[in-house]
Amino acid sequence: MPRTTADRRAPPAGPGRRERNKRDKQNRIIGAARALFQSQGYGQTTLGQIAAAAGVGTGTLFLYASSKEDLVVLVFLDEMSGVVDASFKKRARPAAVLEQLQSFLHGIVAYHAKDLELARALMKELTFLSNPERTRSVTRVADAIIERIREILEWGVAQGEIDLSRIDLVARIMFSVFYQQQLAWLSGFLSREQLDDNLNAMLDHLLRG
Amino acid sequence: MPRTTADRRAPPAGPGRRERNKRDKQNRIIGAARALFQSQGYGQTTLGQIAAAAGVGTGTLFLYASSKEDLVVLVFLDEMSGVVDASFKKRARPAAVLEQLQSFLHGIVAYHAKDLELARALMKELTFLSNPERTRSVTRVADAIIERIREILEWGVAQGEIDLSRIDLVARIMFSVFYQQQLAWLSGFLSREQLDDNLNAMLDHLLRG
DNA sequence: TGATAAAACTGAATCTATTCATTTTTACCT
DNA sequence: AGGTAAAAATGAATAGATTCAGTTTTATCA
Repeated sequence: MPRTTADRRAPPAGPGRRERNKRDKQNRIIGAARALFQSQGYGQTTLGQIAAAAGVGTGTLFLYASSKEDLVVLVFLDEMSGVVDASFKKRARPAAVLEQLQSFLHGIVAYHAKDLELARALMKELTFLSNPERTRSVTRVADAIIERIREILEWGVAQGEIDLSRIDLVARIMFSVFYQQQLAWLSGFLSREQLDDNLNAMLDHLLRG
Repeated sequence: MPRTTADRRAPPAGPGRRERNKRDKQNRIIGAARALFQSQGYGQTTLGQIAAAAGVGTGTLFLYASSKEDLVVLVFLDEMSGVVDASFKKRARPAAVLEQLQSFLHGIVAYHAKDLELARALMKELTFLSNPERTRSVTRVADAIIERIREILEWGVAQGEIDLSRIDLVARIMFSVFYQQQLAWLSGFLSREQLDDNLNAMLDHLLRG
């Protein structure tokens, strides 16, 4: 059915064709990359495969991510945010502050444990960002974790369970400890059990103020 | 002067020709890599250049390091140990425990600050080791830092300046904090000033037990 | 001393991420 | 509608790390 003059509508208020195409393409790229990373492993997946699966040229990938590593962040950072939220909601409750913290953080660790190679690649790039444009997004996730820790601590103080004066500072220290211990685990310096033990001991000490 | 039968000595007790050659070659490789990394930058230096400068084939490099990243560790890990020792010796003294800790850790930061690109490459590979054979060496450096922190803390306790029950645990927490904050700085999430401020506040809090 | 096997070495070939000159698509204007 | 310039997309070309089949060196032993 050919379009006639009568078909003309008001200029579409929404995103134009160009922007829509870009989003579609980005979604295809992210979807293809996620599927391949998860089914074949990060290292085994080539950009050529991702481009083919997404139906774009290889060069096109670089319009959306600055490198293969950056692509991992593009693909999984949103998911990370979801994991943080979910793990916070699902944390052990009612329970002592220490148990809540452990439960929350272990939820994050459990997510990474499902695919260690991918977790390594993701954390590696999160830690050593190659694309400065991603800084804000990464900071947001880190801040979200710190904020969740802070909420748990405040709850403990309100319950009279613990007595901390500088909650913000303690929350940031706890995040540092969590982050570094998680890296040590992902890099093979610690077993999962050692990670749990260390975190347990360190958080417990920090709670005693 | 041609070698005669009379020249024959007892079988050399020391390393044989094979081992000596290997060491020579490794020294040449390490020297060439260090020189090029420092003069041109890590990213600009190719393995071809290193091999040429060391007078070996490119394939030979992979008999000594498992990758370009691993080569950085091979080249600079020894130096790191020296830096830790030197920084410990040169630390502010006599001074309060907090100042000694700051002085010690800032010495390490100052070393990295001399060449940020190299520091990034080194810390990236230390954190996400690709060559498992290097695990022991890396652990040794980390343990050395923790041990130095512990010594300073013990000195403080002996002086009656601080009152910490679990010194080992606190030392490990401090290392975690230091490590993570240093990564955040190297990755551009923190300025040098923020790094200093954060470390100062966190260490101070940890000292108050 | 010569023969033999193991170890070390080599650099050309391979494999992929990344770049870039060219082409295609889109938005905008008359 | 047609013309134009900017934006997006493309994939062949490039570059550089890594591999590997073949060569050289070293140690060992008859």
